[in-house]
Amino acid sequence: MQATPPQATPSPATSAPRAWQSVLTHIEGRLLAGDLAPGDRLPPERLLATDLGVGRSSVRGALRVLEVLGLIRTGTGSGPASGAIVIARPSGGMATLMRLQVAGGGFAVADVVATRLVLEAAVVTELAADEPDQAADLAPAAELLDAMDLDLTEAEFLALDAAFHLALAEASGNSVITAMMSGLRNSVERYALAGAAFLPSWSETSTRLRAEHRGILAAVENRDAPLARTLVRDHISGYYAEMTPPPLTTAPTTRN
Amino acid sequence: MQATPPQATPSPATSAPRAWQSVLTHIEGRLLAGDLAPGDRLPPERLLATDLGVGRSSVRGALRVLEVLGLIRTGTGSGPASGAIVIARPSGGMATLMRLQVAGGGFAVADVVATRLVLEAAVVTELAADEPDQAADLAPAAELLDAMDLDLTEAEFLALDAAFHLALAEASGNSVITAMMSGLRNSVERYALAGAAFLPSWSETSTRLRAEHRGILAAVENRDAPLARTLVRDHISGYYAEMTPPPLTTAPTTRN
DNA sequence: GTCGTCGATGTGGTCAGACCACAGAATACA
DNA sequence: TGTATTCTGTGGTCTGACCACATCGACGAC
Repeated sequence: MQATPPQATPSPATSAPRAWQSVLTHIEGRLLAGDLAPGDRLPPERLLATDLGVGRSSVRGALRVLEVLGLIRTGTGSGPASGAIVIARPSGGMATLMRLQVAGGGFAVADVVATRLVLEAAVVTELAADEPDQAADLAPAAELLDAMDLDLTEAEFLALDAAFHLALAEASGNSVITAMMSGLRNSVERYALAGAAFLPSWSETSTRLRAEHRGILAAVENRDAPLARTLVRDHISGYYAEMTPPPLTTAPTTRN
Repeated sequence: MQATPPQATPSPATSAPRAWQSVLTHIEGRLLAGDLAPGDRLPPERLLATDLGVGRSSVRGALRVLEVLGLIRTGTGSGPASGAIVIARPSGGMATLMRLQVAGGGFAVADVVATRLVLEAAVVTELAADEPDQAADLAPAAELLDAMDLDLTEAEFLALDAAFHLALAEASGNSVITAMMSGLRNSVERYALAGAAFLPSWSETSTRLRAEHRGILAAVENRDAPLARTLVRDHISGYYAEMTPPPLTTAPTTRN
């Protein structure tokens, strides 16, 4: 039915006129044009395939990419939850990207930690700089701190720890930084967890972390940006410095 | 051959035991174990499919994801450049993710610019803090500035502009920040280009930008971190402020 | 009339097989 | 010896067929 030799894809711009990329371009164009927005449903795969003149497998390839990148969510069956639905949730995609890049050596763990430091400092600076009358909502973060006071396993504690930092990022209102923080934290989660086993005393460390969290939140609430920055830096770099000995095997070989 | 009813995938950990995800997990495991490193070639798709007990289409799905995320590069034909080769280049994946998230409304353009500001400031701070005797290599960035002195179209100028900022990030040595900067810049490139057409005077603006670049580089070379930070902030926010009127239609609807 | 059951329908998920294009290697031939 | 041809192995794509699943609607029991 469709182009066997001529390959009618109208976008051989760069170098690889692959079928699934043309589907991706098409959907991106519809997003850009506002024709597709979060909450909308994409056409069924089979319809999209015939409409665009490609095979269903190519459409599926594009949808899979969109799914991994957090752009859509797919569901089987029928009804409102079925089909491919635009969601535009970057966190998952960012986490996958970073996790795999760390696994593949594209990102050194030390760089991930350093970047987290930069972003985290920016977040608390931003939060502390807010006008008090229109302050960001720090309640979710505070609630997480309360939850961390309970008796928890290391994994549970670290999960809440991550959620706390993420809550701060969310409160700052920058979706890009929030997604990045989520991905960064996620990508080194296994290292944080593996390193926890090598700490001299988990109870001491967790007590210290709890206090540091309280301190950071208090500094933000008191609009003391420099203090908040300092505390955040010490908090993060301190934890990773304490547990670095065992893992952290970086492999910055960037051959082709 | 493989499991029709029992679905022998050994990793139904979370919620979605999809075939291509199991392939992805398998490859991620091999990366983590050091069994696969940049430069290595993955097994052929057909072999991988039979080995893992899934269809070739599922293998292809995983490989496509890895390709989009910048983990592998695929090539047809035979010879050393064929097959799927691990490369671990995060820039492309980051750019795709951010571009699509901006298109889908997951990222507001303003947040992208704000994040770029944060990272760019961190980069120059880091560069300025280096010990003079082991200073980062700023030569590539300087060369780009020389190239920008020529008579260029707006698109050419902006491309070199992006390359200059990227060169700074690379000089800082943080691969994560470099990839993020690349992606951020890339995702708003169309806005930067579209906005350039609305500037009162391109020649004036480009002259100013050139001077600002020189200033930033000089501040870094003089180890004046505060100055470099200030200049970078003014440089970026100034440009976007000057051209914001027309585009920048954010759509922060985060339903579903 | 109401409610439960059970098929019809439409969706994504997967598999299998068949081609094609491509690039290098092996072979045949001049 | 050198060139042309064929072979082989790779990813890229299409097609068709299933399956699992979730909803909807018709039908019959009560």
